[in-house]
Amino acid sequence: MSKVNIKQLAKELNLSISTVSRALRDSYEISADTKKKVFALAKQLNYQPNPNASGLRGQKTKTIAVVIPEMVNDFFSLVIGGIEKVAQEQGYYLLFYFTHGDYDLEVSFINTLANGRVDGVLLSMSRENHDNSHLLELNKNGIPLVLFDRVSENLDNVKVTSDNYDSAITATRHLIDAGCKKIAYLQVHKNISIGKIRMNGYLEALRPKGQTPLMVECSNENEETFEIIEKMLLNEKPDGIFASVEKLAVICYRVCEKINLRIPRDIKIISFSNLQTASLLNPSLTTITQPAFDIGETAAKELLDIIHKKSKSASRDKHVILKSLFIKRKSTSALY
Amino acid sequence: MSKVNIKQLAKELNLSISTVSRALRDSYEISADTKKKVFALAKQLNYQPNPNASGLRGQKTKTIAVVIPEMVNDFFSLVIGGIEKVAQEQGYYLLFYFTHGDYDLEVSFINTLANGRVDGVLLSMSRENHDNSHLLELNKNGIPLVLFDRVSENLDNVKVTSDNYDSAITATRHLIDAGCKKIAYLQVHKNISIGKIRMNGYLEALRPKGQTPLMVECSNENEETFEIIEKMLLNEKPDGIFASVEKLAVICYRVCEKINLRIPRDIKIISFSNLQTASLLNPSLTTITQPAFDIGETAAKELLDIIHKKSKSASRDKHVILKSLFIKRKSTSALY
DNA sequence: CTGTTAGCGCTTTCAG
DNA sequence: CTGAAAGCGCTAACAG
Repeated sequence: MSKVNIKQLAKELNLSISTVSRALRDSYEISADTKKKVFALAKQLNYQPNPNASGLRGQKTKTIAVVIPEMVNDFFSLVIGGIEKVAQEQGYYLLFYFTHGDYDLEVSFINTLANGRVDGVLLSMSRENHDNSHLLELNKNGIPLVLFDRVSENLDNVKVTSDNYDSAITATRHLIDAGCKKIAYLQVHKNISIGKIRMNGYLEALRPKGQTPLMVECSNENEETFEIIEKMLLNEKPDGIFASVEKLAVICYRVCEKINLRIPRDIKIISFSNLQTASLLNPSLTTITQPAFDIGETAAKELLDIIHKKSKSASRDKHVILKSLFIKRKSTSALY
Repeated sequence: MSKVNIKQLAKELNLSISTVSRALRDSYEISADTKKKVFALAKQLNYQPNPNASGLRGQKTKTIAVVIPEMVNDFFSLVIGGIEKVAQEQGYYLLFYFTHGDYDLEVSFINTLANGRVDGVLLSMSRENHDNSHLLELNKNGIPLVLFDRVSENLDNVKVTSDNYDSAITATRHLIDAGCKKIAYLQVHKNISIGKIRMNGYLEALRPKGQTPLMVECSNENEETFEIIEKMLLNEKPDGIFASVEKLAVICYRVCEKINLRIPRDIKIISFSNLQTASLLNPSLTTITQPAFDIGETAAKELLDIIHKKSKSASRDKHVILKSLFIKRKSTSALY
């Protein structure tokens, strides 16, 4: 147990504690000579300031909380990559909280954060447009909050998302332009707002063409979803599929395989996707890919801007929308 | 700015600070009545103890550091899932550090942790069997450390890995038993110990059969790897492939597609794999899957055991080896 | 340029 | 059963 603190440095150097403290912070009122000596000893003894002490004293922890539904998820791991890049650059630590989509857990995490554990919070909501009082409380406590991906428009905070509505329109039009006359929309979680926004894009693109929408509500269980899709394909015989999440596209692909529908000849599929899992499949699959890394990077930058008071109160309520990528694959081999 | 602290609670209740503190910690020397009043007000005002203050005072932060090479990686996200489960259960916070495989960054992170920021550290090394003095320093400072996945045998710490050697033997024997006469081993990073251990398993399985090993060193660049494998398949004409990481199997599969090798008829492929990305591919692909979640869970439990002093010094140097799963897929449709 | 001192919020002796 | 007071390590007035 050899933790070294300022006091020991001071004693060893015959200086006062405050002089050492100032020297370490490179204060202008300390002589170059003293600084050099202090730095040398600090390095030699591997002095590390106690973060609890400075946090307690200065109300700054150089830590931000990242609250997300889950980790085992391509989208969120990419987002974290972006967050981490910014954090690293600016010397911030990252404290992670996983809500598993549990609203109560989110509330309890956020409450926990109300008292100086972190300098700011990045949050992807577990449940949108529900009771947001825990977040209002956070705002009241002066802890900056930036929302990303799963956001609520009711909150006066910075929000970062991708262009779900526009890209759903693009995706649907792509199928229409490719000659599809009957396009099915595969969805899960129809109650989360991203799902709704994407669905609205799909509906909007369909309307002027006079096509009747074909909404397919899938399940969380792969087997069940497999059956739902199989039944739908056999009964409705759509010639286009728009999958709102990648997993549905993958399952749909398997169903096509089973009932001998050739992609893209008999049926065309387009899908939202994060990593290119779906693109590993055999037929060419066109995907709408969210700029996950960018979302993380942007959200983190916005948060740190607020923390550093670079942005005035005026810009605390804004919605940054990042463009998705439309990736059309001719052949999967093109991957390499 | 309405952060509420013990002092305010005390004033409001006409009690002393210490009484409130004790009540909150449910001390036996406080009357039930007082406790009730304190709890009620604390809840009403959403009192959250300041973690810096208690950390500073009690030398306990209820936080553990997780230091890993990267996040955008199926294996590590699964590991984190396991870590998080245990942390959640025991009320611990998780501070994440990503080294990107950069040894110097690892050193600087670890040094940073030497001073009371966390109660313990979980680490997957960025570089094994190199200079471990930063880790020894951590041990000296009394901060518990548990290594997982990428570990160094030279350190007297708890280590958690999967059975890379044994499962590489199993995998290779599987190909041999399936009639393969010439088995190629695809690898990257031949200098990291896991790669070496797996390779040794491959060599060991081959030896008694008198087969000559065929080592193929791949690249970090997919395109380059594609060409290396293509050339190798054409020149050497192996009838079995053992891919030491999943990505190589996927690329190999693409090469086979290009040069019209049918799997598993013309050539059999087995691969280490974490998520079942490879299994989304068309032919049946047999995989060796690491128990990633278990690794995280086990490592976290071991760490918390040490933190809670449940385990005596005797057990501080042990190596827990978890069994991998051998998954033989007949058909990918079996997924659903 | 350097030292003295107060205090961040909490826990924990020690004293009633 | 409750209160007073010290101190965890650090920073920032204030004072020279």
